[in-house]
Amino acid sequence: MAANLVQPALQPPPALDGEGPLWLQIRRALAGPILDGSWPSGAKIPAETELTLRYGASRMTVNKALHSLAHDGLVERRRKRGTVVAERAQEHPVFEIWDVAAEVRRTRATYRYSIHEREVIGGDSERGRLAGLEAQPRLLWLLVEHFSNDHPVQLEERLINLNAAPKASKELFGKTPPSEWLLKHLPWTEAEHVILAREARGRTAKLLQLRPGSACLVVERHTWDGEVPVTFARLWHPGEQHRLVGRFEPRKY
Amino acid sequence: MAANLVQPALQPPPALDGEGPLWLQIRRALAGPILDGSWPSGAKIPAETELTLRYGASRMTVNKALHSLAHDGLVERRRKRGTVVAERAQEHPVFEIWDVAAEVRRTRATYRYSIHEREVIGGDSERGRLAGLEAQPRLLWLLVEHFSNDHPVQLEERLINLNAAPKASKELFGKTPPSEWLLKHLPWTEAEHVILAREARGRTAKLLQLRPGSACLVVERHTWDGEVPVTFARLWHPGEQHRLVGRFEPRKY
DNA sequence: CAGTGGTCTAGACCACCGC
DNA sequence: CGGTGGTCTAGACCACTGA
Repeated sequence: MAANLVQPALQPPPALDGEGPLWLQIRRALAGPILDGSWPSGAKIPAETELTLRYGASRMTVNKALHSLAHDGLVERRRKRGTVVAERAQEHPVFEIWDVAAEVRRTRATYRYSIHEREVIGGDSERGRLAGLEAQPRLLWLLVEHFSNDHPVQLEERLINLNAAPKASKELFGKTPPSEWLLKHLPWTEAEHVILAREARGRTAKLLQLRPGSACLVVERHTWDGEVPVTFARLWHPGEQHRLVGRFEPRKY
Repeated sequence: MAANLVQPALQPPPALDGEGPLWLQIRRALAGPILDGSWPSGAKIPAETELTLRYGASRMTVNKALHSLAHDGLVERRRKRGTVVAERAQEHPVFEIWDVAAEVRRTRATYRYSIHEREVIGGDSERGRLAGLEAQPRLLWLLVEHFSNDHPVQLEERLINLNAAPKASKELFGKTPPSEWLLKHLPWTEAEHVILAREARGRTAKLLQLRPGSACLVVERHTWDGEVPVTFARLWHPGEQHRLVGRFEPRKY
C-alpha cells in the first residue's frame, strides 16, 4: 500500500463521447469530473503529452481543449507545474444560468420552494407583453418562492412559452423547481440577463418579508432557442443579501 | 468612381505592435478598429487566408486570433460569409472594467464630471477598513459625480492605494476622470465585481437627485496587481436607469 | 536541469452555405 | 460550385519554473 503522498487517488480521465469536434469532446471529458467534484481544487490534470496518448489526438488539439478550460477559469496552467483544477472552478460565474437551489445547497442550508401561482395565459396579456412575449399564443405563468433555511431568498416570476415547451403544460413542478426542470428539458442557444435595482412593493415585499420600498436586486433573464423565445424570468432578491460576484482579468486588447 | 455597393470603404487592417505572442498581436490589431468604431457593425473582416499574407503568419495563428475575438463577441464568423464585426461589439460586457464616461459618450450625450471630495487618508480609517484596505498606509479618497446631459448618472466613491500608485497623489484629475486615469496608468492583474441593491440615503440620495430610500444599483469593484490591492470603487446608479446587460450562450460542458 | 506549457508552421481534408 | 471557416496533424523551438 503505497501512500499517496501529494496527490489523492483520482479517477482516470473519462472517455470521449464521440459527439462533435474532438477538442470539445476532450474539454467535456475533463470538465465533467471538475464540475461534479470528483477532481477537487488543486488536483493535477495529466500533461498534454499524456492526454495526447490517452485520447489519440495531436498536441495542438489537446492544447485547444485545455486552453479553453483555462480561459473559462476551470483550470490553471503553469509551465513545469502543469495543469491543475482551479480554486474557484465550481463557482458559478455571474452571467451563467445559475440556480438558486444549487446555490442554497452549496451553503449547506436547507432548500425549499413554494409555488404560489400557476396559470396558462395568452402572450397578449399584460404579463406577456411586458416580457416581450406578445407573439406567443400560450404561456405558462408561475410565481415561485425560494427559501434557504425557511427564509425567503428569491421570488421568481416565470413565463414559459408553451409552444416551445409543450411538455411544461402538464408539469406540476411538485418535486423539481421550474428553473431546474427547464434547464434539464429545454434547449436554448442564447440568453440575456438584465440586472437592475427596484423597490419591492405590495405582494412582492410581503412574500419576501420586506418593508415596502426596500431595495431589491432584480435579475431579468430571457432565453431563446434560435429565434424562438423559450422563457422569461424575473428574479427578486432582498437588497444586500444577494450579491452577484464576478472575478475577471484584464482584456487582451 | 466605383460605388461601394455593399461595404463602405474601410481602413486597412492595422500593423502589428511587435509585443507578445503573434496571435495576440493580430487580435489587438483587429480589435482596435472594432472598438474605436472605425469598423462598424457588419463590416467584413479579411478572410483568414488574406490575413495570413498581410501578417506573414500561418493560418492556425490567424485562426486563433479570430476564434478568440469571436469567443468574446467582437466578431461573428460563418462559413462562406466570412468574419464580420458583431452587432454588439462595442457593448461592454457586464463584468469588464467599464467606464461611465465612454458609456455616456456612446449614447451621444454630453459627459461631465465633478469631484466633490479629495483627501489622503490612512488605511485604518473607517473607509479604508470597509474596503478591506486597512493594511495600506496611505489612500487617496475621492468622491466623484458623473453626469449625462447634466443629469447625474453615477456617484463614485473611490479609494486608491498610494503605495501602488504614487503618481496619483499629485494628480488632480482636472481633465481626466479618476477611473480613466487609473485604467491608463495603473496595471492590474485581477478584479472583482460585486453587484447589489441598496437604498440611497443622505448625501448619496441628494447628489443623485433621488428621494431618500430610492433603490440604487451598486457595483463594488476591487482590483489587484498580483497580491497588492490597487483600487476600490463603489459606484452608485439610480435604480432602474442603469441596467447591466449581458448576453451569453450555453456552456460547452 | 528537465518537465511542462506556449507558440508557431505548412499542409490537409471537410462542412457549410451564399452565389 | 467554390469560398470560407472548422478542425486536425506531426513536428518544431522556446520560455518558464519547480525540483
